[in-house]
Amino acid sequence: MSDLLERLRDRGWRLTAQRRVVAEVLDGDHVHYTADEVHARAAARLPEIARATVYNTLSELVSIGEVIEVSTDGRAKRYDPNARHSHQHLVCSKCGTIRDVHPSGDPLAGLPESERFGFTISDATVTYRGTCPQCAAG
Amino acid sequence: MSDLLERLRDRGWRLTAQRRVVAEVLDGDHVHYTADEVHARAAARLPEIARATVYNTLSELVSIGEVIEVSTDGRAKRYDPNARHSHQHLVCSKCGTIRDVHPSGDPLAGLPESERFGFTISDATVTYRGTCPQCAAG
DNA sequence: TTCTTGACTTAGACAATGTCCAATGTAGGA
DNA sequence: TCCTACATTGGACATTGTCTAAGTCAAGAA
Ligand SMILES: [Mn+2]
Ligand SMILES: [Mn+2]
Ligand SMILES: [Zn+2]
Ligand SMILES: [Zn+2]
Repeated sequence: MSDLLERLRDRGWRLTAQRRVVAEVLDGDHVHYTADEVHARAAARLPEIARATVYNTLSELVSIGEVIEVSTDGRAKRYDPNARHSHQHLVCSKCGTIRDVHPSGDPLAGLPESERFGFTISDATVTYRGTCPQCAAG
Repeated sequence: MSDLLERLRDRGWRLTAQRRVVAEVLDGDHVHYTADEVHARAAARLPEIARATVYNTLSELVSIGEVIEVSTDGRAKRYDPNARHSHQHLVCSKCGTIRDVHPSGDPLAGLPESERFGFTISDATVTYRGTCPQCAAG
């Protein structure tokens, strides 16, 4: 993710060791870690990193649009580095696995004007729930 | 909500004063209170009701399908007595107001087989976000 | 009506997640 | 190399939710 580090430098961010390891943890497809999971993985590389620093960095990444927050249940928020391509989520009800999915069509299209209550709607998030192949097999 | 109390009695529930006031609080349209909001409103009628009792009663109502849990943000879960008619939610990004909405079409239809990763999908929840008329005017 | 009993409620400790702050450290420019 | 504004740290605190031991009571039995 030197791409990400490059963009952060362009924004005037100081490139500290802590921000580097958080950026490294948030790399890959279908990555949706909780803040504590990010902290644990970051601490494996930089043991003294503080929880508050991870929370700070994640909030900053979210506020500049490099990472999105995902709330699939009522538990901890998850942090998703796949912010460039709009997508939705498919969640296994049993094991909690989360996959990125790309539905066809405009999700706002299904909501008739009579059901908008005068709101100006900006977006729709869809969460699909089901059972993953592993859980179905077990 | 004597309908609800009747159904609870049929299930063998003991009809305590605490369960009655929780059922009374959970009455109406577009009702989506947090557990603490339910507790505050219940305590206005029955001051000694405990937080744990409200949590217990809400969990039981959810488990028997009389109430739905709604997580629109990463904060507290909300409890929705409109469990008989399937619906989705429209949330104001500024003030948090939540309205029930009824989109047309099957929300699962938009997800192609190639995007299902072998999951057996059981349902989809959609959260529309925007600005409500009051917040737009203010 | 009164009694009995197992289900229900209570208060508070504890857990999980997240926010905030004062003290300390340091990245990057001068 | 030195400065200093920005970043990090550790821990206190807040919010939301869970759990348990002890006390209470709804509803059927007698
Ligand atoms: Mn994702
Ligand atoms: Mn609703
Ligand atoms: Zn699974
Ligand atoms: Zn509003």
